[in-house]
Amino acid sequence: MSLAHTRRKQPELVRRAILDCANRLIAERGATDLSIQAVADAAGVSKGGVFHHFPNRQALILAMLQDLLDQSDERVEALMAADPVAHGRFTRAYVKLLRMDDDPEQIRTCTALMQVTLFDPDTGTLWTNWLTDRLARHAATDSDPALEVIRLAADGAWLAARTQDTLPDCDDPDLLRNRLPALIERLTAMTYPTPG
Amino acid sequence: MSLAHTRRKQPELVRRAILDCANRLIAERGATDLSIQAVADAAGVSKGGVFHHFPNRQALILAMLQDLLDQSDERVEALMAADPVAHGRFTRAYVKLLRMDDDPEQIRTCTALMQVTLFDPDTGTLWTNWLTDRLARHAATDSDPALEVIRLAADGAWLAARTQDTLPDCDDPDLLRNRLPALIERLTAMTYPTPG
DNA sequence: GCCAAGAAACCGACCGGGCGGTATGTTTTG
DNA sequence: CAAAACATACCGCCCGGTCGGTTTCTTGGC
Repeated sequence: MSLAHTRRKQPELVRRAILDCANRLIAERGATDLSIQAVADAAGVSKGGVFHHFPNRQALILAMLQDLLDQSDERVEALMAADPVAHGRFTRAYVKLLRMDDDPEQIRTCTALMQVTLFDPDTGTLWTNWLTDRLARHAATDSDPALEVIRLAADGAWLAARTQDTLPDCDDPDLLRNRLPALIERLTAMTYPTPG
Repeated sequence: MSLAHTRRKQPELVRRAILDCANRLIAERGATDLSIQAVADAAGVSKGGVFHHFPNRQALILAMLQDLLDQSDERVEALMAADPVAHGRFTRAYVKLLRMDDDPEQIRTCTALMQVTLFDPDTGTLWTNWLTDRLARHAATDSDPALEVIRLAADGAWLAARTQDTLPDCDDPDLLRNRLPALIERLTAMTYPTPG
């Protein structure tokens, strides 16, 4: 706003609004149901306006995923910087990452993007490359096969929890969704070389 | 066929053909893209014919999932019956289950159904109930928290492998997809009380 | 054994609507 | 005044679902 006098309209603000609204929408009904018209309505622009910022539907979705990966990167970097122990440093950050700042909307958005990834090579490539790059970067501290099992367990816990939170509210304490914080603690503890 | 003389036409055969074709179709492009017309064409019936056997699209998808769960049940029962060790018996069967008889089509079908489960309470309930029922049934042998981590790791491995096999063919031996058999061995070995 | 009758199985045309995408016009901005 | 930033109207397509008709089978009375 303060710098807006030297810019065009606020195209980048509109672009952000589109992305944010699209994120909200796919968090509710999944990414495969996302329609451009719905995004346009939610963002207060016309359908043509959306297509002005994103050449097609696929580009919009890829942009959303890229956003998510960038945010994840920041989170991981911050978590790793605050971790004094070398061994398993990245794995611990990765495990903690699945809490997504406990923001339900961000969690569902991530779920929605995973939904399209399961059958779309483009998003799949983006996602896979992100992880393999980081694994290669932190090979010195996180290449232990036991750590891989822990990361996979984190993925599995995430998947199970996400499957469960579509269910009608049930507060069964045995339900994995409700045990997730404890499970994160358990997995984190398993990453240390000589666990206490 | 032998008993067919006392039955109507072959409605149950048509029903099976519809289910099989639908399974093939969702294995290719995902369950969210499934159209009734495509199913009808593939099964050699009309659209009305499909709607005669299934009241709506959702019912068809639920029937496919129920089919998958029934098959999984048989597999698990067989695997458990052949396992002499009590502790972790169900968990071992569960881990082996994710190979899906190494049938790529069945694997993709399962992936497609998971895709809808992420945002649909009906299928989510079906899936969750299946697992919780079996966990309750085998609580005596498989309630160890360490075994839960293993099952979750199996889920995570499955998810990762599924994400990767949309990728254009790459035979990178580091890719989890190509290490899945070894990983299954590793997880299986971890289920025994005093691992060798 | 036969035949009417009714139910089940299935076909095919149709409907309203929403979809992704385009093409063109209008406003805003540098 | 040119180009960017939008709005508006429109196109063709396909979707899930409905409905009435036609064929095929089962049943039951005689």
